[in-house]
Amino acid sequence: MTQQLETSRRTPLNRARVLEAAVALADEVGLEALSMRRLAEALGVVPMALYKHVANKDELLDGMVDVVIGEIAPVAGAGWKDAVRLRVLSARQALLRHPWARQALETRTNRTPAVLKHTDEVIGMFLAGGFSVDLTHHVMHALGSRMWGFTQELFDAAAGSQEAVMPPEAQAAMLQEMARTYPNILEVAGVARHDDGSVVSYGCDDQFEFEFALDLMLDGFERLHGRHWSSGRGQ
Amino acid sequence: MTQQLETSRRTPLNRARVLEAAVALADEVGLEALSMRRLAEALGVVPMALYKHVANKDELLDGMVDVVIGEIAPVAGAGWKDAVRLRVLSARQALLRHPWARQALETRTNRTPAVLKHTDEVIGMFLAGGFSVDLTHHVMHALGSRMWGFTQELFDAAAGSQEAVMPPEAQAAMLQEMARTYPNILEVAGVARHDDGSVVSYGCDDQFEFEFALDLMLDGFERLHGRHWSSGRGQ
DNA sequence: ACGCTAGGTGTACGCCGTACACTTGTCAAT
DNA sequence: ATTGACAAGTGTACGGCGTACACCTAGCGT
Repeated sequence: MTQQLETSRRTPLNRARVLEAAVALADEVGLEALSMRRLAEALGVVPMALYKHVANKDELLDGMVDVVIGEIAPVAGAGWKDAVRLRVLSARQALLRHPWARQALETRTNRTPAVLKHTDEVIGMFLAGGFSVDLTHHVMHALGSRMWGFTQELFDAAAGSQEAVMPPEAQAAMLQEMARTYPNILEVAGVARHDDGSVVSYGCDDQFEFEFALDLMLDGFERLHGRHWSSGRGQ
Repeated sequence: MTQQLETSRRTPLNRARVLEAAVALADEVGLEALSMRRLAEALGVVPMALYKHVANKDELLDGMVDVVIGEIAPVAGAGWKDAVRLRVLSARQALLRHPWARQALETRTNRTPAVLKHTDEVIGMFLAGGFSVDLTHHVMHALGSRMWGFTQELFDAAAGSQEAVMPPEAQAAMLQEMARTYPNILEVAGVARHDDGSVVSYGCDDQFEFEFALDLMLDGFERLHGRHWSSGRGQ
């Protein structure tokens, strides 16, 4: 009976369960708030117990990234363009489910099997489409992080995010100030000002923007491929 | 005399000096190794003294990013394409001088005046070139982090980095293993295998790759602009 | 019956950011 | 010349972090 309790209380914990719990915790509290101690607590275990299953925190993060990458759907039977497009958009879906994964991928320099596999498959799509090795090389560089379904949105620019922390009249004043200092940003950000000075909108469809950029690149690739572009640097 | 010593020993330290020292220290030891304590030590001061000049570490990082952005050269008088190109490549030079800045920029979500100014100027170049507000909006999204002169190189893929840690025969064996598992990566990465199995090359000109991608996008933008592309979503 | 081993524990160390209360050096107003 | 406000720098302390290291213990193959 005591035995029973103990066995039930401690389904012995393995690497997969640790990673799964880590992913869930990061989904919940974000990446900065994810600590070995907190993860251990969530698993009902003492911090050092985790180290029997992952070498250290870095390796934990690698494992978590691998879990997310594992969620990317495979793509079968399509021209290179559709294949890449679908694969990348699927990667995007996976990363959107785990907002912390983007940052983890950015920071991480380790090439885990899952990372290599995805890369290899995307490369394979271009090669199968008849791209030269040379062009494929540059194309992959150009894709960069977009291969993972994200681009950093450093251009989140507009007023849209420090909303609600200040009274509306202060907001309006700040907007006027910004309009004077950074006129172009405000114009392009899609901020609409009503006659009364209030701010509306700032509508920005991230998915649209992502596909816009992705298709721009794919079209560019297609054009270069069609004209048998070469970097003229051997290979 | 004592006074003299003291005044000379403590040129009183101000925000600019703190940021400057922080940038220098990060250049030297990297971003993860940059701590308030270590920075204070480098300045010959007790850690808490820094807090009279920066609010906290986050604000310090923002300030450091601003210093780097301040190094981006202004661009005057050129068509939009050349102007953007020059500005972005100048940003790239600034970021290359401070390798930590890329990560700092990626992580940071705060929009400091320097960040906004750069963004505003790049936008201004497109608008001055006759781009519609609509197209400019999407174009900026597409540029993304490339506006800052970098793209993450998640595709550093090949064997080229864990060199030298293992004996050459182990290296060759690993390469063979990789060639079997990830054939496409190896082919495209520019790894050349000699008959004796030794690995050479892996030549990759980052600057070339960056300009390849940048020009691909600029050409794409130009084409869309030329045909009066519109997203068909108002604005 | 016994010892090996994998999994979990407990303690401890050195680092981190920073809150808070303090001294001290400078200078303007009295 | 005295004072007192203020900015700059100090010292101590707290809670959190990753993780090294020694230890325990349950279950298993022999």
